[in-house]
Amino acid sequence: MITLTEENYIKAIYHLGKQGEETVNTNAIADSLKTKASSVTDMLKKLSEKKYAHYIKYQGVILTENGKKIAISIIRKHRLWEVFLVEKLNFTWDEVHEVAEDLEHIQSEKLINELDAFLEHPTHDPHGDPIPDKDGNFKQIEKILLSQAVVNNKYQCVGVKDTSSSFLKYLDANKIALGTEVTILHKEPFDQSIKIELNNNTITVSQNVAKNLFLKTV
Amino acid sequence: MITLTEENYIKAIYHLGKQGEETVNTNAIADSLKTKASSVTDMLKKLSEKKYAHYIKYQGVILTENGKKIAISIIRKHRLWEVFLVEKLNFTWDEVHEVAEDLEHIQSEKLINELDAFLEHPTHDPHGDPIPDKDGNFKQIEKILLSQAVVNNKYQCVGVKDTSSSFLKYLDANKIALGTEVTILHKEPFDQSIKIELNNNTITVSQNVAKNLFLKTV
DNA sequence: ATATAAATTTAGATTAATCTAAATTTATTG
DNA sequence: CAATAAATTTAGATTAATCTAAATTTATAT
Ligand SMILES: [Mn+2]
Ligand SMILES: [Mn+2]
Ligand SMILES: [Mn+2]
Ligand SMILES: [Mn+2]
Repeated sequence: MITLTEENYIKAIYHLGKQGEETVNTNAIADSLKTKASSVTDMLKKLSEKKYAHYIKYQGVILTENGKKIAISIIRKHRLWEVFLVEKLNFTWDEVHEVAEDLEHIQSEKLINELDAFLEHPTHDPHGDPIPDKDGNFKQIEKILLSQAVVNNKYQCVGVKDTSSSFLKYLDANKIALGTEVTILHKEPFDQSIKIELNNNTITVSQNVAKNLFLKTV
Repeated sequence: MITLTEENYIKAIYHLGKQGEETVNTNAIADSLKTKASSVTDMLKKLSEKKYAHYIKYQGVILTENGKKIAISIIRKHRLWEVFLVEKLNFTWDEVHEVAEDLEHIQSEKLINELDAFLEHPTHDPHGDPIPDKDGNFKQIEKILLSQAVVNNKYQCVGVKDTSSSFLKYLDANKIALGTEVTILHKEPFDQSIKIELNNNTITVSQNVAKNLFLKTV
């Protein structure tokens, strides 16, 4: 039996280690889960014991194949619930995260597969992140950060890196949504701010914004 | 902060004590939650401490007004999720209970009220039990057990007392669903079995069945 | 290469929930 | 109404998850 806490650690290790590819440090996990390094050490021993991860003292941790599968299944649930909340229950994209954080731990194969069908097998969640299918398969669409975009080129918004409520509300206020098309007008060398055109309007966004908005070429 | 375990105890006390009206014994709770009496005693002290219940050593426990409110809110969530699973996700009425047992603990006012609206404010769950509204109000429809029905009278099935999978599957197999009309043909004094007519068919059901099927006069 | 800093682990407690076995209280019954 | 039975509580452990403070290991920087 896997506990809710173990699931949260596994998911954190997966995300911090670039989809489970890289080794992750104790402190990184502690920061991410808002817990203490000593608590993390205890849990890493347990995850290792249970064969969810390979852990070497002082060297870091990486998920096993099984651990990766579990992580992907939790992420699938998290993102499907987010779609449900936005599409069916009138949640905004900045409201879904906390609730999905709990819903992702509900254990029922049938529940999640029926939810997937009910939502008509969505491929991306409200933040543009891909949703793994029943077998754990998914592909990242190729995307770049606005900060890496080229002047005069045209792009489409396809995702956010920061999913904090404040950033998402900023985007809402500036009418930047997934699917919105943007043209790069000017990149200011002084402060890395970027002038863009969208919805027949011209706005300037800070470097901070530019580093958290994903685009694809169109 | 209320824990999942506290919520399960509060719900059990509510149900065992006729909607929180009567005092409940330690052993009854232990049986209902499949735990030991000594564990129950510990939790009753805690619930009392937290003002969710009045507990007197050796005398039993009863919910406070606040405890009752919490119980009703959990039951509301449980039943709304059951409706969702059956109406939207193709669950059968014998499959919903365990999942709802977990979903009922998800904490989000918005989630449950939007779910309620999405389901168009259902008044009863798949087993015929009433769903409390946002303010905790609900009314039991007047219903009797099939075992108390009168020969020659006509009734409509409106609920089940036993919600076990085996009983619900028995009802399915015999085409007895909520809404089905039944006429009482004969009550056998020897074994309390009852001959009934439904769907233009005549069947005989055992006392055990008769004591777990709710009817209303039509 | 040695000292200092940073990261990590260990030691020892704490809290929630559970259990078994023993002690106590309440109920039943001859 | 005593004595036996049943119900309940207490005592003492255990497991999961967490914490603080101390010890240890690894990294960095003269
Ligand atoms: Mn979570
Ligand atoms: Mn998301
Ligand atoms: Mn429950
Ligand atoms: Mn029900």
